[in-house]
Amino acid sequence: MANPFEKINQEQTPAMDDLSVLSSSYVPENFPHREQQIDSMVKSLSSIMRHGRASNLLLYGKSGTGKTSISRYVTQLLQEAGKGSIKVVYINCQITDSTYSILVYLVNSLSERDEERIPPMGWTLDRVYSELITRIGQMKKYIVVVLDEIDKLIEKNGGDSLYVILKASDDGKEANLSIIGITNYTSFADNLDARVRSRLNQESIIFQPYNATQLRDILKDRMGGIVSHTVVEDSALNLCAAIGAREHGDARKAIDLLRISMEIAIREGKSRVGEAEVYKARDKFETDVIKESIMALPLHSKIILLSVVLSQKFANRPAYTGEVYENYKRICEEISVQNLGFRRISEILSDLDDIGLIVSVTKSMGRGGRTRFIRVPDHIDSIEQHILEDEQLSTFKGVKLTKQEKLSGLEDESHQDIDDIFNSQRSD
DNA sequence: ACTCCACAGGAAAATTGGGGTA
DNA sequence: TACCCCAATTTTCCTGTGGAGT
Repeated sequence: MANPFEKINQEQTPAMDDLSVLSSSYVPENFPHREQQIDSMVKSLSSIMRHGRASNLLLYGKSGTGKTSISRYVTQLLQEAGKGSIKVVYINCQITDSTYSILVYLVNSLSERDEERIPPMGWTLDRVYSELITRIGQMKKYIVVVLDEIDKLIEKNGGDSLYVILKASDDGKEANLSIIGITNYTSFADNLDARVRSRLNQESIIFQPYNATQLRDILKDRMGGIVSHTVVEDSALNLCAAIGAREHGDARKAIDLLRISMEIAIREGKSRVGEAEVYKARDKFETDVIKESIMALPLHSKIILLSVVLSQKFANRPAYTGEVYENYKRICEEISVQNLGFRRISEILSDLDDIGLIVSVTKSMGRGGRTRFIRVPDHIDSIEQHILEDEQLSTFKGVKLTKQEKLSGLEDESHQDIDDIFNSQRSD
């Protein structure tokens, strides 16, 4: 029996396409329209090579403006030039987002051997901290810590983490550590504690959004590295650039679109990528983003989202918190899961709103009370599908739903004005 | 002006669970 | 094994609030 994977492999071989240059993890060699930023970074970091201490750097710019790629690129060059005397530690603060986890991560990055690694939990913060100081002292290298999405740290615990890390850079015996912070928000430094700000914000570099022309240059540059039999029409390339430019000058989006368009063309056996493929790619992109964010959700968030979907469908209007909670409890009962309290549900609904999976508006109906009206903006059915793909929800067959028939002050038919509120919200 | 609904959201207590230590 | 420490997650308790009804 032929291996079905082999078959797929053979089917694709004639194309001989290698699109890895367009993948999100690829760090290119050329950064069109970013010469100035690279130059500033190199200048700032070059004092390390003269055995001095580099100033801490802050990189500002919207997503997809090259901050992460360029800092990876520059620090890699630095590491090579340092010939083993420089250690670069890259931390994504969205994932590693507490003082504790960052310190543990740092300590483990400075471990040469596995047995030196410390457990991700259990130690006291003090113990991890002094361990870090010891390691910094022992390490005869200059350490550069890149904190990507550094704003997430402030969001969570108001800058304490940053203070601790900065303190570690001073407490380390030779103080041979500097920090590169990366953030999406220009106002990031304003919210900082003064003692943290002065030390962190020693030098800042701004990454302006790319415009459509610049994005086109970037795409062309990347295309140069592609071995492909697929021809990308200029109009398609321009469209990718234009969509990226509309999204606050997002190069990542433009590149992703180009890659997906090419993948679509290849799969459909076409030799040219035109505007139609780009539009298809944009749709796929959107649904993929939704799917991924749903799959990453914890169980109870999924159940709540399911409850929102079902409540909304059942009542044929946006659902409100009380209803969602009632139906959520029923779903939990159905699948034999202990339900969470009301307060927590309220919080999870806010989270879902932040992610963008639901849209909610708080509205007061006078005596009818004040509540959030919640709606799943798009693709309701596919969202429901994705939720039900969860293993723990596989036993879910459906439940008897409830809806509040008459919310005092709100007739069932008068949800028209609520729709209006949603519509005006979305145009913000 | 005052009431009162049905929540929102802050603060603090309680629970959970990994990991260390005696 | 029993027990302590700690961080993270949830619950409990609470005060606050927009605006229709009175």
